[in-house]
Amino acid sequence: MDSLTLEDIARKSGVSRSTVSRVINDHPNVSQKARERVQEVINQTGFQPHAAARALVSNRAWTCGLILPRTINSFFTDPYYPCLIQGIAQACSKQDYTFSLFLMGDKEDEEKMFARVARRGFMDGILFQSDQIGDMLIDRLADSGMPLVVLGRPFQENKVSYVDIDNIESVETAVDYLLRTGHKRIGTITGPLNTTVGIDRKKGYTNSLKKNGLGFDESLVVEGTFTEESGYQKMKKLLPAKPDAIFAASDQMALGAIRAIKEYGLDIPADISVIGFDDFQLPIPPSISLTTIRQPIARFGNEALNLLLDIIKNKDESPRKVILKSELIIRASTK
Amino acid sequence: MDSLTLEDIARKSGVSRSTVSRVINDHPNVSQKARERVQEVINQTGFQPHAAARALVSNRAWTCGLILPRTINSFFTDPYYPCLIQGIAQACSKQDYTFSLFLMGDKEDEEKMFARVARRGFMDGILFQSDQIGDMLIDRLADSGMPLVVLGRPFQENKVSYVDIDNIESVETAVDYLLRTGHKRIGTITGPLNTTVGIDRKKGYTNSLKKNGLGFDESLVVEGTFTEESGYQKMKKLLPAKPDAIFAASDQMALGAIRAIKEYGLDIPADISVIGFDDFQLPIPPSISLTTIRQPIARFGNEALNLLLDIIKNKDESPRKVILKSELIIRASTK
DNA sequence: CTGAAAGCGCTTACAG
DNA sequence: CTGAAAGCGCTTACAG
Repeated sequence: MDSLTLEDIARKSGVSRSTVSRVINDHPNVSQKARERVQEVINQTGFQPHAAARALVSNRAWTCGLILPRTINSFFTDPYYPCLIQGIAQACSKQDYTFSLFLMGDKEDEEKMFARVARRGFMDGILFQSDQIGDMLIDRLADSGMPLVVLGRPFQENKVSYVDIDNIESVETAVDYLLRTGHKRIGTITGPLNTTVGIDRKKGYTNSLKKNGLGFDESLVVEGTFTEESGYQKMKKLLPAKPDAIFAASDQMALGAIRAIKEYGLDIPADISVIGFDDFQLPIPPSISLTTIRQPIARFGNEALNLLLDIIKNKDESPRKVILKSELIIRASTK
Repeated sequence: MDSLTLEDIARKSGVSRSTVSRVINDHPNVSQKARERVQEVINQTGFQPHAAARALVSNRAWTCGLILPRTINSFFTDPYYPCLIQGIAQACSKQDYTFSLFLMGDKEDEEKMFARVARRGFMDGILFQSDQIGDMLIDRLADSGMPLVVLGRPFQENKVSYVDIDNIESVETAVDYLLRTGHKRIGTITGPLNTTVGIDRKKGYTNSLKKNGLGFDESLVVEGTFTEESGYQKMKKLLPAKPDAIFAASDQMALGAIRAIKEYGLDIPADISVIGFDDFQLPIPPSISLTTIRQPIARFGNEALNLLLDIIKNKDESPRKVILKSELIIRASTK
C-alpha cells in the first residue's frame, strides 16, 4: 500500500496542496492547465485521498449504517433481506457511499451497536429496518439526533422519517380483484401481527371485505410468520373453513399454502385461488406461476438512501415519509 | 448530537487532554484518582471519541470490508449468505469492529468498490467471498497490499490467506458411510464446477468411490447450482440411472432432490438415501429430517475475522490458511 | 486562479 | 503519573 499524501501529489505536479485538493473535489476555481497536470499525476500514481482525514475535516464520513434486528425468524429464509441489501448496495454505490451492516441479536449487541453508531465521524446516518422488537431502539436513535430513516412504517410514525410501500391499498386492490372475479370465501394468512407490515396487509384485507359488504369471518384468518413453512402449516388450519381464495401476506407463505392445498388434493386455481405478496423477481423464478403484489424492492432501498442523504444534507428536522406504489401481477394461481 | 471533544472532557475533569485520552484507551499510566474522575465525566456526558480523528492518527479504522460477488444465483435463496453475515457480524461485535458490505454486480460496481476500498484510512482489511468470477479481483486486492482473507479456498490458494472447511475429507467420509451401509449406486448432485467448493465436494465423492474400488459412473453425476430448484431438476435427470443413494452438495439441493424423488413415487430412505451438506441450524428447522454434513458456519465467520485481525496486527506477509472440520449428522434420510 | 495558514479531534513520544 | 507540543492528512476561508 503506497501512502502518498496530497503534499506528494502537489510536489510532483508543481502546484500547492490546496490546488490538488480542489482538483480532487471538483472545485471550479482551478485552471484547465493545473487541473490536467494534477489529474495526470493522480492517475499515474493511483493516489486516493485518506478517508479518515477527509472525514475529520469535512465532517462527512460517506458511510451510513444499515441496522437489521436479527430477531426476525425470516431473516435466513426470506429473500426480502438479500433483495433489500442489494437495493441499498446499489444505491450506495451510485452515491459513492458505503454502508455498514449491523445485525442485532441480544441486548448486548444492541448496546455495542449503539455505542459505535453514536461515535461521531463514523457514520452520517442510519437506515433501520422496522420490526416490533427493534422499535424501542428507534426512539433512542431518533433522540440521539443521528439522521435516521426507518424502512417500513414504524409504530412511532409521526416521530421519524420512513419509507414504506402502500401495503393497505395494494392488498385492498388485490382482494377487490378476487371478489370481482367471483370468489366468495376469501381467507388470509397474515404476517406477524406485532409488526406494522403484518397489521397493514391485514387491514387491506378487512377494508376490502367491509367495502364490499362482506362480514369478517374469524375462521378464514390465520397468522403466519412470512416463512414458507408457516404458510404450509397455517393453510392446513384454514382448509376446513373451505375458502375459495387465499391472500397470503408474502410469496413464501403463498408457496407454502399452495403446497398444503395440493397435498390436500385440491386444484389451483379451480378450487382455490391464491395471491401472494412480494414478487422479488429473483434470478431464478419460482416454479409456480403465482398471482401476487409486486413491491418495488430495489427502488425501496434507493428511495430510503436518497431520503437519508437528503436529511443529512438539509439537517431537516420534520419527519418525512415516502410511500411507494406496489402493483398487482396477475398470473395462473387465480381464476 | 452533542459534539464534545477530548478538550471539553479534560476541562470538566480538571486534567489534560492527554490524560483523558489515556483513560479512554486504557493506558496504564493514569492514577486511580484521575481515572475515576475522567470516567465519571465521560459517563455523565456520554462522550464518544471522534472516530475519524482517531482513525487518522492511529492508522486504524476499526472497520473491515466484506465483499460478496453478486454473480452467484444462490445469493437470494441460499441461507449460506445470511448465516455467513451473521457469523461475521457477531465476530465483529465481539472485537469492536464494524464491517461494510460490498455486493458487486457489474464491472462498474467492481471499479467503484475497488476505488473505495483502496482509500487509506477507510478499512483495515478485507474479507472476500471466494467464487469463480470474483477471483480475478483477488489478485488485484492481494497486489494492493490491503490485508485480505478469502472465505473458501480461492483458485490462487498459495498467494493469499484463506479459511475453508474440509470439503474433500468430509464428503469422502459421508460417501464412505453410504458405502458401508450397503449402498451400491451412489449418485451426486455437485455444486457449480467452476467454483472450488463445487470441485472439492465432487472430489470427496470420487475419492471415496476410488478408495473403495468402485468405478466412476458418468450417469450418476450431475451438476447443480446449490439451489433447491436445481436439486429438483437435476434429480429428475438422475432418476433413470437408478441410484440407491445421493450426495447433494448443499441442503437446498438435497431438499429439491427429495421433492423429485417423492414425486417419482420412491421412498426415502427405503429406495434412495439422501445426504446433504450445510446443516445451518436455522431458527426454523426444515420439515425433513436430513442426514447431512454440518459446516460450522458461525465459527467460519469468526475464524475469518480473527485471521484478518491477526494479519492486520502482524503485517504478516506469508499467506496462511485455516481449515475447519465439518461433521456428519445422521438423520432419517439415510438407511 | 493560487498558495500559505489555520484547524478538524485525536494519539503519542518527550520532558518533567 | 502528567501535560505541552507535534503531527496525522486533509479542507477551506483568506489574502493576493
